[in-house]
Amino acid sequence: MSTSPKPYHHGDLRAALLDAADSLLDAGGDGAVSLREAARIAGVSPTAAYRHFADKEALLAALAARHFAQFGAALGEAGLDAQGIAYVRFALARPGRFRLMFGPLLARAKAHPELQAASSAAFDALTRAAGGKEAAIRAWALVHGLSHLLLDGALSDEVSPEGLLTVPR
Amino acid sequence: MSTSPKPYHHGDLRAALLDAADSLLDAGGDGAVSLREAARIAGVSPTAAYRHFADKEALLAALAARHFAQFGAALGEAGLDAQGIAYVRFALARPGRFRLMFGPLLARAKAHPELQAASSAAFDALTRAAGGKEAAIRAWALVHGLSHLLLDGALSDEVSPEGLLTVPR
DNA sequence: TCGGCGATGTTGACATTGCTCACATGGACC
DNA sequence: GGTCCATGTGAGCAATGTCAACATCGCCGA
Repeated sequence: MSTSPKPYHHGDLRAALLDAADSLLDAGGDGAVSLREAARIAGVSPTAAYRHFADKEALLAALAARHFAQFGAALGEAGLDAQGIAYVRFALARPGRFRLMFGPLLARAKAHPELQAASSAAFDALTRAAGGKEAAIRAWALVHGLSHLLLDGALSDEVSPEGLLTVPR
Repeated sequence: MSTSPKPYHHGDLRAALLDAADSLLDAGGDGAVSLREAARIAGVSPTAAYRHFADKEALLAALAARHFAQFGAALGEAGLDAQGIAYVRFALARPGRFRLMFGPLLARAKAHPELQAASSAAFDALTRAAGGKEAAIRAWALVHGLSHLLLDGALSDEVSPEGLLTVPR
């Protein structure tokens, strides 16, 4: 009742757009995110988004950054094995987010400082958990590859992430 | 001179479209492939493509299948270490193809028998080269993850694939 | 040999998307 | 209380995927 019917100014459109994009991402994957649809969900005109993001890529970058922050925090304090399992779990539970975060966009991170910072922070957590640098990379690559292969259904279904990951002595 | 100026029927449009899509893929990556542009390159009207592919996804699937065949053949006879290095090299040399082949499309392979067959064939080659099944998966995941991380620029530039891959005793 | 039919291409159209430009609105600050 | 600037609106453009109706050709049987 009391909620004003349509305030011209939205309050926090930026966050609203990110939330909308997020739901699209989780629902339909990477390609299902559309600026216009996000605006629609946020109840705002298509062009309003451009007051907050330079273009679609910027929106996606901000979204990815947001998720990297969460991701890094979640991994943060766990041991190496636990991190690995959490990593794969995350990928399988949220394929859209995973692919956005580790997709082609990441290669263009230097154009998006937010993303750059958030992702390196997460990576540092990983590197710290593994001992040396080489070992870290190897462990990370293993887990990352496993995530991708599982996600893409390249592995027969009989494979369990835990099995593969807890053995690797 | 002698080439008829514009035969109504193209000859082998299907292959021509695949070639066109391929060049777009190599040039601009996954997202740069457009049905219309491919048709343009093939010198044909936009809708002609639909005589040969149900939709854009089908085109992409056929393309991926084609590359899987090549890929599998290339890996085919090499030893495990050599395979690993070739794998990573391929990813770095042809990011577009790699991402197409191992991207979200692969997860939808059951909708595209061609792709299904070609990819499993390639995977079998991998599995055969590594000894046991678990070892194969682990090796594959390592190499696959490394490819992705390098591609996405997630690894500091100082890392050399060969270094990571030839040591892992 | 020729006539028709199915495979292949073409035209035209529609909805959707990313993005730009010119304009409207209204809250924060003097 | 008045003004400025961040925020939002609307119309519009080019491009894309896709559909439906129509055109053209070449191969196959009468």
